[in-house]
Amino acid sequence: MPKATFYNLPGEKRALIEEVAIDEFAEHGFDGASISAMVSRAGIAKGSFYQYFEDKRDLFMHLVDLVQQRKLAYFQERTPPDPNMDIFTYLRWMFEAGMEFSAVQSKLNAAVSRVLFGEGLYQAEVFRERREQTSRMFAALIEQAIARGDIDPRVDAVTAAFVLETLLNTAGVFILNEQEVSPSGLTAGSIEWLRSERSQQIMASLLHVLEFGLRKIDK
Amino acid sequence: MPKATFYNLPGEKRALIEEVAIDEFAEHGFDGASISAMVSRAGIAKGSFYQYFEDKRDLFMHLVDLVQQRKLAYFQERTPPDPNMDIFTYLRWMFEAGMEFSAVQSKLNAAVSRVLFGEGLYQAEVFRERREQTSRMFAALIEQAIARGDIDPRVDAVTAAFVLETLLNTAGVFILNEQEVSPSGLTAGSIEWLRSERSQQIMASLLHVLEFGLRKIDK
Amino acid sequence: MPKATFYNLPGEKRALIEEVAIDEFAEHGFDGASISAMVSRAGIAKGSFYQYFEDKRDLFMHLVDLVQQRKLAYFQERTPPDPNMDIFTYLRWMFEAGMEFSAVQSKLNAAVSRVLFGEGLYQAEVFRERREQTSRMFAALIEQAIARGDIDPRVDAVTAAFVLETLLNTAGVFILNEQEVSPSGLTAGSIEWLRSERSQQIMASLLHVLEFGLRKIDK
Amino acid sequence: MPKATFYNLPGEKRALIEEVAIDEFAEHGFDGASISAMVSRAGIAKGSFYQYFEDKRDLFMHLVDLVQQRKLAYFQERTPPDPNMDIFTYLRWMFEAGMEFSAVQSKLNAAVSRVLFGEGLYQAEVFRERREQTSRMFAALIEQAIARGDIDPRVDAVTAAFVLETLLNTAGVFILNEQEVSPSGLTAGSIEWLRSERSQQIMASLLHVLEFGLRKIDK
DNA sequence: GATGAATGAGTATTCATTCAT
DNA sequence: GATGAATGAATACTCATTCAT
Repeated sequence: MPKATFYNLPGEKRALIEEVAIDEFAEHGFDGASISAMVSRAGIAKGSFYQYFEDKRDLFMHLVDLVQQRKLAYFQERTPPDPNMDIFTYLRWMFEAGMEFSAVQSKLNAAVSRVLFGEGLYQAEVFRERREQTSRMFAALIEQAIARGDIDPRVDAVTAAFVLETLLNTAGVFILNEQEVSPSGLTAGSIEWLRSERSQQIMASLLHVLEFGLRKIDK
Repeated sequence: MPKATFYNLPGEKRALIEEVAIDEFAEHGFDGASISAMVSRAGIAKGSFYQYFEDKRDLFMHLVDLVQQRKLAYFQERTPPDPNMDIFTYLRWMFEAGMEFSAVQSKLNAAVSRVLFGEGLYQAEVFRERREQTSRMFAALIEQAIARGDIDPRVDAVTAAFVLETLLNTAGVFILNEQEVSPSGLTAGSIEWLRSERSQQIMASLLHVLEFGLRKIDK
Repeated sequence: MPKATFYNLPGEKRALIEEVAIDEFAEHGFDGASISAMVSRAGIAKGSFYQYFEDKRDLFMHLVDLVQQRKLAYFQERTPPDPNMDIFTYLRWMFEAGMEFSAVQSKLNAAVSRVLFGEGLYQAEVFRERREQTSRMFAALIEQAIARGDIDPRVDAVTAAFVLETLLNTAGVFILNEQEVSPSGLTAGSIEWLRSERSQQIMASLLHVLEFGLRKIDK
Repeated sequence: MPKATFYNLPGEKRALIEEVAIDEFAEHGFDGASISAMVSRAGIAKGSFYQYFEDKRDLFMHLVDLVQQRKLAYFQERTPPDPNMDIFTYLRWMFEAGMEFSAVQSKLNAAVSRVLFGEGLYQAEVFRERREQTSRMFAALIEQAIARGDIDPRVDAVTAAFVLETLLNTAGVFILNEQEVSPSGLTAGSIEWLRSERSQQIMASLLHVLEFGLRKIDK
């Protein structure tokens, strides 16, 4: 967790440091990210960095918090779904919001995901707890839907939660990658693409599979 | 591609070097992996490393090849499925083989996946093609199953292929992680765990979701 | 150009670093010069080197500047020649000052010349301009002397400038080498030797050849 | 001196090795030249190199011998000057031959000069003897010319020899550099340039200065 | 609280040379 | 006589972190 000095900084400066860190981690991963590069790009002294953060990991963990906060804020500022709605309607709402967040905050998302999945998935340690927290949240969602009669009671809640989490986490990159990429990358126009017909078709298909599976049902 | 020198090495030495490299990449990722650490653990001279490999990337690419070869071998040595079988029976066979491979070769798997998925740096360049090749393979599988009448023709083939690939890739780690881990990691006894009741339940649930979805169907 | 950090160093430390660098480049040339050797001899940390200089080339360029500054200072602190003097008197003054500079700053001179002349690698790029600047200066001197009637108008100014520059550049080493060298090199007593009769004779002969050529003129 | 094994090599292979070495030393100097690069370009085994030569220096010294031999051969295959000719006529002949040699064998010349002047002039050691040998040859030439009454007896023979040697050695590069260089360097067309009017004018001016000096003589 | 110089272990890679085959 | 694998010290340069000002 960043030190008090960091939070005492003028908001503008704090934002600049965060932005620079996002770029660096997104581009070079955790090990590859250079503190020297960050301080020089942010225009702060090398020593100041250690007055704001314990070390590199501390800064990174702050980005993890950031992504969580912003994602939450993003979800909350959308018209909240009817609490009595069907779980699949809720999932659609969630997928859509998640995709948009991935598109809008793609750098921050990349910075965190890249490390959490790449360097964390197998190595667990610190990030394990945070991941398990998310998993439990999904499991609770599933169990609730089973109780409500939306979801087939024969499916294992933990497994279903895993499927949900995994697809939600990767779908953003998948959909974005389906876009015809310009050589400069896909930063621009992602939101437009997300609202395109093909994009909507993918999302619908994804949710359909989740709801009804792949099996063709004979009438 | 490793140099001829490497292939001329006595099998034992070659295996040692590979093993050491697998450990190093699995633990530290691509950027974090240290050649110095590897040569010292393998007991070879620093200079010798460069007699065997062009550079770090060359060694890593060799591991990518290794995982591919071994996975293929692993699949081929199992009793091949009946070519006329239902796609879902085939998928079960595939998931089981994939899980076992992940369990048996967990370090190698981790070493490669973590870089390929996490440190996307190379993904764009060299690895992209390899990934797209796999994706096309899955898409073809789906289309075939649609043609046979196994899969609902309304699902988008590309999207379904993505779901398949993603779950196949991550399920191994998921199942392994569900095991109560010893502090030393999950290297030992993974196969036994995989054959445990809980493990089989997870796999069955996963395939059930894939086949019928989450939705409870009222009779 | 060295970084500000270098110029902020206490003069003593700065001088030590320069001295060590001069020795290293003089002895091993540009490619052969070892940064490790320099920092260890100067008693500074390897990392500090890069706090002072951009890289090896940056340090070397600083030595080039040094030689230029010191040579200029050396010339300026001598009683300046009468501006109306004959070009040949002026040349004698210049040769003498040049020889003395070579003797006093022989190591620095060697360090820079050896790279500039020998390892033409950089000559083409950065150093070329510096050299051409000197050549133009000599050509202007010649043209002026032609205009004044001192120099035979039939001689090509560019060619004459080349002869002047070349001899001025090499005469120092030549004269110093004519001294009976002690095994330890010629650092000590060079100035005394320069004032010796033999040394003066060589210099006089050199200037005579420049002025009247080798040809014996029959009366 | 190369070992017997080198001289036992088929002439073609020997020539290839020499050619590759010339390129390497010309391009990278002595310290910068890489034996690995040379053997790989020449297509011989690393070990074979050490069966042909003692070490890097040994190979380089062979190039020094080569340049000497070829220069000698070059001079000898030209119509030899009348033994009774005036020294200045002789010098013209010598300059012309020297320039042509520099142009034709520019790579070999560069390879050797670069090291001998750059790394050798100040460091002396091995090359010293070879240089002194040349100097003595020039001194003898001068003394002979003084005896014949061609050269002014007041000039110091050693000094005059130095002037001669220096100008002869550097004039080649000077003249070649006066050519408008193409970006690819001046390898092509050097001989044509050498026969151009401007080139001849430079050479004539150089010899004029050597013979009559710079001083304008009033009639 | 801010600074930025100092540090030395760390990096990937290349080197000339040896020597067993 | 030819080979090319083995070696380990060498290279220039970067790193995260400390600490005196």
